[in-house]
Amino acid sequence: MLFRCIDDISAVNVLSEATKLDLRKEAKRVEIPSGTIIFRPGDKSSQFPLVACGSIRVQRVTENGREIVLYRVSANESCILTTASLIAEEAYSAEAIAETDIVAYLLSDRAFRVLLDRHADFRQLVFKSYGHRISELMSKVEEIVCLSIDVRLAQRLLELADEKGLVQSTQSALAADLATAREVIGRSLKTFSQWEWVSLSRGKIVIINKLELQKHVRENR
Amino acid sequence: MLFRCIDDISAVNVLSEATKLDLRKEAKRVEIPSGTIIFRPGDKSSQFPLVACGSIRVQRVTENGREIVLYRVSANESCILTTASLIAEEAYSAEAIAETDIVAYLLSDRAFRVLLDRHADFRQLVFKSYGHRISELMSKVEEIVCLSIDVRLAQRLLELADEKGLVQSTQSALAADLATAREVIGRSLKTFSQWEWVSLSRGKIVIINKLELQKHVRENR
DNA sequence: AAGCTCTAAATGATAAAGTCACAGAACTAA
DNA sequence: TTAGTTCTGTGACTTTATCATTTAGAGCTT
Repeated sequence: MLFRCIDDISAVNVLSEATKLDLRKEAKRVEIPSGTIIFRPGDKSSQFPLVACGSIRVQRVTENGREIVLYRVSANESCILTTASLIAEEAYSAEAIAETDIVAYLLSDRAFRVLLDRHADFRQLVFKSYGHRISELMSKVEEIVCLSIDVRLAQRLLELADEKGLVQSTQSALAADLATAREVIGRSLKTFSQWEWVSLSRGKIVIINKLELQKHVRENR
Repeated sequence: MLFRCIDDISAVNVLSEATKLDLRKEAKRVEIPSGTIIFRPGDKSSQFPLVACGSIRVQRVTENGREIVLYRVSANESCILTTASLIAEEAYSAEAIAETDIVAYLLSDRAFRVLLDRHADFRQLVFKSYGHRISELMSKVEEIVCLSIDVRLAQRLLELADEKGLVQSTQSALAADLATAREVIGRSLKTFSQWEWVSLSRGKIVIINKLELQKHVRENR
């Protein structure tokens, strides 16, 4: 997929012609290289982003330097925090980093408001995005509180693995994802590797017994 | 404050005359007694509530019966989850309980959509409410992960106390608030009471050294 | 007032998770 | 090759969470 036009975003494609017309006129296509810091705590938003492809990580960094991933913005999604900031005219309280190369479409503050005023289907899109995020955050709270880390880790590994079972991630990154400490992830991975569910090396984990991992998640959720 | 009219909600009072006119026409005043279950997981929303006074607790109950308070809807606020459900037409994943007697104004599904379509200031109100909730949920995640329970407990006690330092709450309720176990709260309260920061009895806690509690929060946040 | 019932609170024993400090291993670039 | 950086491993210890029971308080009944 090349994403030459905003219509290539499937969430946009289903909108009415009138909305698409305005979007095409107003949205600016941008490419953001992996690793770019998109916003920092305290920044004020002035653009509304709609992601065509790639993934943006939104996280909080605590005073003692610990990172906690709050959510990710992927293809077809808009960044709720930016939106919230745009509308409520408040500053961000989190930071966003491009996890992969990104193709996104930006609307200016003004254009965003105009579209919101004019098109019910566009409003619906934005509201849905909000609702989705809220229920995601609520699930996050519940998972942190209720599930043991080994179950959450197994879950996350299964999500991240490609067809061959390869997970390209460091233990620190997994720890930030699951809002825990690196050492905890390290120890949990060690027991998984002792049970021969995974094999470990620097910067990657390979799942060698997917079935057992899945079973572990099922039985302890 | 008697709340005879929707204009008595200060968040509504600042809206334009045109918006208020529609609100007055469409909104239905309801009184909900304390303890009422307003919605359960799986319910579908069909009304948009705006709270004039009182407090609604929105929580998740896990399979093993543990309660986790996600947020509260108080005076001047609308319930984001209801809104999300209304717009995205998804079912609730949490439950809501009236913590006090409530006066609220309800808009039907249809009226809510009409107001959203017609009035930019009403949209702004709803969006702001969303943004507020999201940043609250993000803070919740951060607090659960980063702060020790004694600091979080001290914080919460200070929030709940009346002028005389009285906190009317059970240990279980505090535990649900802080997303932890009742025993943990009990033990933490016990050390507070040994340090003579609080005095304990069934169903209530009295703060007897507010300054030290505040200091504890400040120094360990 | 004594007995009963319900819910709240206390507590001891363990297990799980998080913190701290440091060491070694694997990549990277000069 | 070497120096610097990032990632990983681990031991010792503290804090939280869980489980099983017990104790205490408050309201009701007779």
